Amino acid sequence: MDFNFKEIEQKWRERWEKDEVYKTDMHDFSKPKFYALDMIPYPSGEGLHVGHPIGYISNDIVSRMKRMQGYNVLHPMGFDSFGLPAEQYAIKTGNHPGSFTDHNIETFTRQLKSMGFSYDWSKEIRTHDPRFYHWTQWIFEQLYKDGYAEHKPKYVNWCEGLGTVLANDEIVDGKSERGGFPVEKRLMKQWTLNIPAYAEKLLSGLDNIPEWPNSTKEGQRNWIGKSIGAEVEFKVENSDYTFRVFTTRADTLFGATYCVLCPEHDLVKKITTLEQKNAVDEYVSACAKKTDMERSELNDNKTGVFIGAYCINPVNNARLPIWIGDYVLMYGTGAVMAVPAHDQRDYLFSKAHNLPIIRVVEGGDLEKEAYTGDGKHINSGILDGLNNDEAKEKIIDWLQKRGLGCKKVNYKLREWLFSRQRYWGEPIPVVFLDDGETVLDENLPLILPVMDDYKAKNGEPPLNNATEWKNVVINGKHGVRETSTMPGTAATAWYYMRFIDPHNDEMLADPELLKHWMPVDLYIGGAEHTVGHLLYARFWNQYLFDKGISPVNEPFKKLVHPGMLLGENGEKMSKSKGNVINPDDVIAQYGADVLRVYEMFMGPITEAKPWNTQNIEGSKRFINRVWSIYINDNKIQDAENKNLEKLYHKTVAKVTQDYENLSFNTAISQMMIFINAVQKESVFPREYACGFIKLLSPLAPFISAEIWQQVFDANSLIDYQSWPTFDVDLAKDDEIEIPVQINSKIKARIMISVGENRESVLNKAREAVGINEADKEIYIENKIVNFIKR
RNA sequence: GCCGAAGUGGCGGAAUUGGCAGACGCAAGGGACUUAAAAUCCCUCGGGAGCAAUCCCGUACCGGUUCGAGUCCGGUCUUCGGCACCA
Repeated sequence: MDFNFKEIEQKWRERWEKDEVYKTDMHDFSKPKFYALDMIPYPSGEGLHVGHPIGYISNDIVSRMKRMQGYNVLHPMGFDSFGLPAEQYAIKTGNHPGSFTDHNIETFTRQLKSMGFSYDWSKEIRTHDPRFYHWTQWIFEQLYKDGYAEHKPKYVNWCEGLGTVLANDEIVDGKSERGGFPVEKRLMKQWTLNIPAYAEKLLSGLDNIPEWPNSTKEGQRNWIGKSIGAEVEFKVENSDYTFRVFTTRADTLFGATYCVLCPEHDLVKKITTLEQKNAVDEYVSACAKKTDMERSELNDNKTGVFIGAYCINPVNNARLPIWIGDYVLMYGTGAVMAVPAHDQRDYLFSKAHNLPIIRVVEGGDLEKEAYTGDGKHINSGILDGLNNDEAKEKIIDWLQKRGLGCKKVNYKLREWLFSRQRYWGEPIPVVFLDDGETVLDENLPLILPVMDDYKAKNGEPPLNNATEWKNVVINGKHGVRETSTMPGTAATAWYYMRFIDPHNDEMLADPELLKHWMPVDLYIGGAEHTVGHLLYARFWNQYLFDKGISPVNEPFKKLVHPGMLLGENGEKMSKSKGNVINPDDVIAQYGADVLRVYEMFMGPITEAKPWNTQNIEGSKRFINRVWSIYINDNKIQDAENKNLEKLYHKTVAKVTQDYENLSFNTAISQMMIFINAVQKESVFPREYACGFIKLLSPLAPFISAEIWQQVFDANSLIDYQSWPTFDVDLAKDDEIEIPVQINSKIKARIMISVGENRESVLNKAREAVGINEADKEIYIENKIVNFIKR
């Protein structure tokens, strides 16, 4: 007989909410703490899809187990509720984006509750709530006061389609991540945060978080992009101008045949000769119009223009022509020395523009390509005969002694572009006074004004139209507010601290509580945040740690990325492909417990895997089987059953360990094995029945709560029971069957027991395979040795 | 191109430190119950040979180490994810 899961689920949802079962007492320090955090979702209009819950279910299982193991667990949820779709909706409908957002949050909340997550909803965060963004603004002000926030002209990624600037991590293949609009370089005055000042700390900090995926740490290392090399100064011929180049191959200085500046380099205007001026101007303006997409498409076709001027190679006084080319980026010094013999880009450029190639390292075939490997140096004066590393050291030393260059470390990590020309974000609490002074508005929170029209006009941010809000008198002086807002990644760079003390209006969070609850013990969310959110969060935490506000230098102890859930056809789920599964439909048909079991049983959570509606049947059968064993069959008795003893202890051991390791598919497999075995028995000892339902409860909380009440104790909740224990010895076998192999072929099988001596095992083996084989050497694997010794 | 992860039946996937490959589940086939169906229960289920006990092959491909390799080493191919002119 099936059971009415709808009734049961509703009953327990109401009970959990009414009794505040999952509310965390933050001041209870008597128990060890466990902070389990999900990356909070953006409340989109579409609602949750079945991919979201994979991470949420995993974290919920761990949270529920930890509670039963005696931890004080913080398991909160919130919404990253500022963002573009709400703003676009507002423009279209004229409604306030807040109402759209609130409506979506309601849908998300209903969906999350329907899945039985044990969140402490009293600590919910909405990043668009002024009581929250008060402190986002406050952190910005601290950064400003400490000199980490600057307002200055910068070449930025301007997206005409969205009417705003974008950060590097918001651009995919030269187009905006949202909307797919083209992006171009523009010089604009923008707010930036000096994250490069933290490059070294963010890099070395990665060594202190062993429980992060390797791929994520590597991704951040590459994004930070540390390279060690040298800066070398070149004089411009017949002038007082000099420029510096950054190189990781100072050993090839004697092979430099020209230099290239990036088109935006300051010196270009100053040293271009009259004859070349037209060609240079044309090239520079053509580059400015190119989108990132167009620039990267050019890959092998290296364009450039000679600017007419020459510079002097400091090591041999060679006269080198100066070119500009857009393959040189505004990275490092924005200028490179070109060594076509030993750098492939320079090689291609020199071929395209007929520039000379001078070999200074032996090896490779310069007819085909540049040689970048190690080798003996030639044509290099004092470096002749040395290999790459020796030559680098010697030449840098030589340059340093003459003041012509020095050792230098460079990072690819750029400043964090912190302003967006959007309405639906945190206002930046800065006022530009009429007298030219820039001051902070310390009267926080600075509330985002309600407007009649959210459309941007004349390329200015929408807030520019909020005349009343914009014009202020501060310290008796008139000024105008900053009308850009903060990027979406601002709130999520620190929200994990706010969950610890979400209603505090005096400060970001109580230091005593932060000290007890930080860091996050288990953080689950998508791998797409590797170089965006996760790096910004580490940056703000590190900054706040240095200020004594955050008690830890790394905010997330263990990090797990759920794999992508693909559609039934193996493709990415998307509306346009029509393969999206709505969790509401699955819950209506099968119930939340079955959805949870199925999503966890599909495979390892970190792997991408396709949805398969047919496979849900297996999870449904398992849940039904559990129900009928506990409720319909009459086999739970205060009695013993030796047949189940070992399996029970094994199951407790394996499930506990697997939950801890987030290996839910194998935990479920073990529980299925146990339930299948129970089904074959006529007596299900009460002790085992009680223990098993506790194991099941983090995974399938509704049915477990109901069974607990009906079968074990109507007056208590399963959530308050302690986690089952197991007997280590009983969880192990006393007797196992092992194969006897000769030349790696299995010849016989024998049974061996714990405590059996080595000679007896050998005799059995000899006997089993026959006397002729007996004098051959017999290996006993360690596993067996350990087994009989036990 | 660089970095990272992975490749096991018809399918999703198991397999502590190298030690019985394919746990568990889905699908499929057969059977029981039923007037019938659903549900449930039982059996079979990597490929090949054989009446059979049994034997041979098999974890992307090629080679190596080892008594023994899905697992370790070297090379190749493929897929996915990230970065991409970073000097």
